[in-house]
Amino acid sequence: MKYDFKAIEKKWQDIWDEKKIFAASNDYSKPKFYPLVEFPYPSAQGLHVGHPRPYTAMDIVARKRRMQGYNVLLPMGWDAFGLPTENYAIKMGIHPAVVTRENIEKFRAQIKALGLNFDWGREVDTTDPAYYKWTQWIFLQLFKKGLAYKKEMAVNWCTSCKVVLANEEVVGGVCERCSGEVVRKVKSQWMLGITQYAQRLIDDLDGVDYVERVKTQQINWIGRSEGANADFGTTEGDVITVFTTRPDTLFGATYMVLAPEHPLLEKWAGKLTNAAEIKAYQDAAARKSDFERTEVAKDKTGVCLDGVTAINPVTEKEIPIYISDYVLASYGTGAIMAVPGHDSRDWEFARKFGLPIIEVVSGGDIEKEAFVDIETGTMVNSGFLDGLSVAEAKKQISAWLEDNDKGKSTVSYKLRDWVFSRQRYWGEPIPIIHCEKCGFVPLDESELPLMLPEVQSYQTTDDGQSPLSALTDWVNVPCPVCGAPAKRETDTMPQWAGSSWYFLRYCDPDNSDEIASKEALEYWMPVDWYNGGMEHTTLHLLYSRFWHKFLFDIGVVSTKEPYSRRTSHGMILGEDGVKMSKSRGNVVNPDEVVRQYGADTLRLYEMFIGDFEKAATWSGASIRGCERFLARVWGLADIVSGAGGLSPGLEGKFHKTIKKVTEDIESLKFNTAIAALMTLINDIYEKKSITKGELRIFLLLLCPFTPHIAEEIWERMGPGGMAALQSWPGFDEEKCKDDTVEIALQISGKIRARIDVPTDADREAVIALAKSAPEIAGAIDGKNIVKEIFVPGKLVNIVVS
RNA sequence: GCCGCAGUGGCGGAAUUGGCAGACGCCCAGGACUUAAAAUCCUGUGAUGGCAACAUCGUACCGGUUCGAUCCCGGUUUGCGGCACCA
Repeated sequence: MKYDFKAIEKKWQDIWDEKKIFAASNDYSKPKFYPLVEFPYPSAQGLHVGHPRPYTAMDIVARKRRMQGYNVLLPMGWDAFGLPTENYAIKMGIHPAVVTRENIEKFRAQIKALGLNFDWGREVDTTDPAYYKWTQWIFLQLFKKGLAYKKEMAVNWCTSCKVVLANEEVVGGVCERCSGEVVRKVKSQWMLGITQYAQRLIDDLDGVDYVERVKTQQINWIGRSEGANADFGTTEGDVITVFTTRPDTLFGATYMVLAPEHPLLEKWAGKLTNAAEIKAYQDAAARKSDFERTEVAKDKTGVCLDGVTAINPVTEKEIPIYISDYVLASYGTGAIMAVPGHDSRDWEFARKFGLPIIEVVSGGDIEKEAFVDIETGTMVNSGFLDGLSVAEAKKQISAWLEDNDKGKSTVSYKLRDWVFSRQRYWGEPIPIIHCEKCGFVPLDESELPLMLPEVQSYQTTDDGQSPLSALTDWVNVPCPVCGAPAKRETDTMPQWAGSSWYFLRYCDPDNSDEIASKEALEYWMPVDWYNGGMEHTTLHLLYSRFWHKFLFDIGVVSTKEPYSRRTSHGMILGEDGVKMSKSRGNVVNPDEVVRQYGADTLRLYEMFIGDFEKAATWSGASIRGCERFLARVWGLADIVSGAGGLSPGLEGKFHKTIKKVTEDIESLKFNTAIAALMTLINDIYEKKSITKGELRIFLLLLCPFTPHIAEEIWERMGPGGMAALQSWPGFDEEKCKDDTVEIALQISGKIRARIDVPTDADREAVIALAKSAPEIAGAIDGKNIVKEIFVPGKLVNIVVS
């Protein structure tokens, strides 16, 4: 009988669909398991082979857990607002909603063709008004709690297209589309106060099971640092507050540096005799991104303020003030005290501008480089701090600053508030009305969803406003409070909005009265296992944790954290070893692989390709190994003999394989689980027969990985029911052990021989056996034995001198 | 530049609380089957030397700790992800 994967896969996909085999049950008495994959952005290109990797992985986990008796919710949806669809719409003149609908259809069909067991009854779409009603609702709650506010922020502005650009659309400082000049334009933007949750976002990582690199990256991104604010006087009487992590070096502060955007510069405009030079520098800085500005490799630049100087609060000496683009307005207070002796950026800057470098911590050579060690140095040239350690000096100077009312200890975070406005069409409208008299007025909740209106053009207006601002009928409304003429907010939300809470909606996707019912949230949340790409660690993952914490605070959800466990998959690279992209022409389309080899082979290959957590290179040739394996699986039906259970020759191997597959699935080691199944099938073929009982177990182990072929053979061999709904096979720990084990015999760390010893033999017995082995006996004869090392089941090492 | 991760045969990868490096698969070579080819099956396959048993070397590079290092420490280097309006 030929293995006709096309017919088999179609047959089972139809059965799963029609019978809704994988729909989560609303029986809240059963133990639940809620695994989650990141819902895709439905792009026009369709799926590429990178998508199925995490999907198949969680599908395998879900199928296995279902067989272990859990009520499983494995949902899928669409993160469908966003820039590429909007740009496509502008180019083709098609409504983004139409494009989105088509793309979703395509994605859904492709995903179904892979035999993934998503619960299609719970699909969500962030662009559906029934969904974004609740995205808007959450925004209103944030606004009411003061966590959404407006602030002047810079946006990228293409001077030629006259359009606001995303950072991604700015390539090398020019517009990606027209190569026109890009400048930073200041605009009033909605912001979300994620920084107020900074400490909790760090602290609560202790209570969740995230892979270490994700935790570390989030902690570093939030970037907590302890230090002090210090107030420097100026000859103008104004105070410049700086944040420093090294208040101990205050005596060594020989100049100050302000960010080019610092507000005091405008105030002092009249006093500065080199105003033109300053203006030119500010303009140049405005064209650079923060990323370009902080690159240390480049030469330090800056301008000294002529006409205003600062006063070091502890030495009371006058020191010059510079502006330089290596100081960012967005971090700390936008101003620093420069201590060139003990900060390498300040050191470079001081060298270039011929500024004095004073040593205040001894231990290095400040003629050669800044001395930044905080463990070993001793304070010098620092008045009352002299002779102290850095740590002690920090304490004393902080106390001095507070006592003299010149600053205080403080904590600063690198995390910045979230810029939440987009001057774009294809996003959720922000449900706020601006009234001259009443300020920003939230739309009444009864008016949600605030529908995204139809427009003529999806392009940003000539003055950088959202396309919605052209709709005067829509924009001009009476103020809900005082009735005076007022205007709607015309910016839309970023794509991150809809994806910050979608996992809640899956719990109860059709609810029109709430985000989801209390009972559904109580039962399903938190997500038990969320797998996604490392590239989402610092934005989506952090944003959604922030929203969830906010929803916890206002009593909508009852868990502090949305996800119990977070794992991360590696990317699938093209055959040339680099990221797949249309421009490189190395994209592999899963449809073609499915057509040629079948979904089961694709699934198996994607899981076998390598370490799930690392990037892997696609290989058209290697798929053949998985194809051969499935052909051998299909062939098992031909060598069935005997109905019974495990045969003597294979019993131990079956127990070991069950154990290996059971454990490896939970620890994301799909590749070695498959290798174990391959080893087992090799053993079966060597024996040339398999009992019905053995085949049954083999199929159950295989079922999560390659469900179609497993179901088909299961059905043909006739035990009845579906493989996917059987119980997961168990194993006996005792039967996983062999009677004897091969150990290595070493002399002073060099392997000299290998022998078999009883698995349960003790140290003395094994060492005696080792010494009697001819290679060892000869080597230790007449030598002085210094040490005997025994590692059970591994080796004996006899150290001689 | 900053933060995070990684570097193992011709290739994808396995093995780490420090204990036999290279499981499993691909490619390749030889053999079986076939008129022949494909498919399939069997055998071999890190490098060097040797008829062989075997020996020596070998986990990016340099150094350290240890009876023993792919694993721990210090340094270097290369590649990948992120850097806040791509998703």
